[in-house]
Amino acid sequence: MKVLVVEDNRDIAANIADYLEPKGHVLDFAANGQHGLQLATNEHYDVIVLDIMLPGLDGMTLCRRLRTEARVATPVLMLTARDQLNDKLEGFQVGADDYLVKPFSVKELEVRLEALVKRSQHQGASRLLQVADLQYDPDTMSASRDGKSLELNPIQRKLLEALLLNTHRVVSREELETLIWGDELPDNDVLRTHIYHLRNIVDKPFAVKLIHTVHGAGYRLQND
Amino acid sequence: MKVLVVEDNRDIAANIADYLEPKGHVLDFAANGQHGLQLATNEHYDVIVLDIMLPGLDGMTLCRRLRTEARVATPVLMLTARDQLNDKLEGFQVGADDYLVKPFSVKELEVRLEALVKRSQHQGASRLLQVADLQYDPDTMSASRDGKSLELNPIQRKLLEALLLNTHRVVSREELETLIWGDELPDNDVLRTHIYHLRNIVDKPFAVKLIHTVHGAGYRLQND
DNA sequence: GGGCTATGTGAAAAAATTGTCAAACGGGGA
DNA sequence: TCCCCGTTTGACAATTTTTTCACATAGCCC
Repeated sequence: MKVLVVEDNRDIAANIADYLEPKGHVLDFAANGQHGLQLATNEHYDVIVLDIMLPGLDGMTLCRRLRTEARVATPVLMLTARDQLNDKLEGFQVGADDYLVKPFSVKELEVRLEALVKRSQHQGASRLLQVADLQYDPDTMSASRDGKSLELNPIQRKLLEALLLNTHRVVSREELETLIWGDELPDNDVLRTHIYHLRNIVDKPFAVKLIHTVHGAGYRLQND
Repeated sequence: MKVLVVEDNRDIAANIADYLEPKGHVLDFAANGQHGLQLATNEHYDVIVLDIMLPGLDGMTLCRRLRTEARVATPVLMLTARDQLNDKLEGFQVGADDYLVKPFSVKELEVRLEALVKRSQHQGASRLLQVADLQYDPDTMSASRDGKSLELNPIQRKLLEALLLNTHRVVSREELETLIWGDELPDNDVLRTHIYHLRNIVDKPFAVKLIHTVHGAGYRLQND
């Protein structure tokens, strides 16, 4: 994870560096707003840690200019002192994505940074999907039914995800095939085999079947 | 968006409020499970944020009672500490719709809440075709009459859809035939048989006939 | 009503689709 | 390298859909 830290307090900056760098993260530092803005616009970072109180250009303004002028969408986590709590409100209107009140634990900082990065990379990824007692979490790629976790391989996960995203709707074979193989569709009908395997995992061990085939059309996930 | 936050930790609650309220969302708070359950059942919310660890009535139980006893379907997002990850699975069996591990970024919370609300509102937003007590949903390709679902094969579905799209109007045989077979019309009059089968499913088991023959012209769907 | 054509009925054959499964393939990791 | 795992192949079975065809019935025109 590549992080830009804009912080004038050397102790805090060192603190962050000592904790994050050994973990394999790459950090750049700026001790004032001007430098921060310059780095943020010219380099690429996964996430930016931004103190509100800065000499010269303050964090709030920096963030606003980053978003409106430089059009940089890198997630920003703001650091704010407890007595600047009102600033928080303004911070979010300005385009910050999260904030932390000083003093904070570096451990918590790391967790939040990772959450921000994951989310920005994962842009538009869906949240937890479920139908009846069947559920699939695209983030952890783990599926379960009736509390028992299901072991799925990549294709099965894609299938299940597609079906869950279209719960109750009929998903055609073509849709499923392009989803899995893109443009180069397999000449023979492999999909059938995969649906078969998926059913063995998702439906067979349970009383109620959720994957229904709509003859001549495709498949549908439904709980009747 | 109207949100109920059930959370006993004042800091976290304040965090959420500070971020969401300026954005125009309306929040209610409950600091314990009892209060939360009471609000959730008596008021209307778009979504509920529910901590798992709560004094008195815990989040898991609250959620279960909400779903099973109060029959409230409002989407629920659960907050769980990292060391309670196992609880997640249990949480979903209990009827939660998403979860977030603490500490989390408020921005991410907002994104997820909006996704949940959108999803729950989107429910049943399909364009349903219907005449009298007969209805057909092109998305799920499922038909029903008088609440009883009808089993249709591809051709029957196409026929019914065409008739429903032209309710009260007469649809000629040619129209129906090109709809099903395209340009290569069958030499013999198969359509008759298909209409016959369709009637057996759609009309025969019911008192009122909806599919009418217009001699020399075609067929018409009507409720007289 | 009589003759004619259009439409309804239904079983049975034909065709298409889908389910099932064992075995072969192949790429990445131990 | 070899093995493991996910994936694909291909054959066959089971199921469902579609068509064929023969006959019955109903409506229209004279």
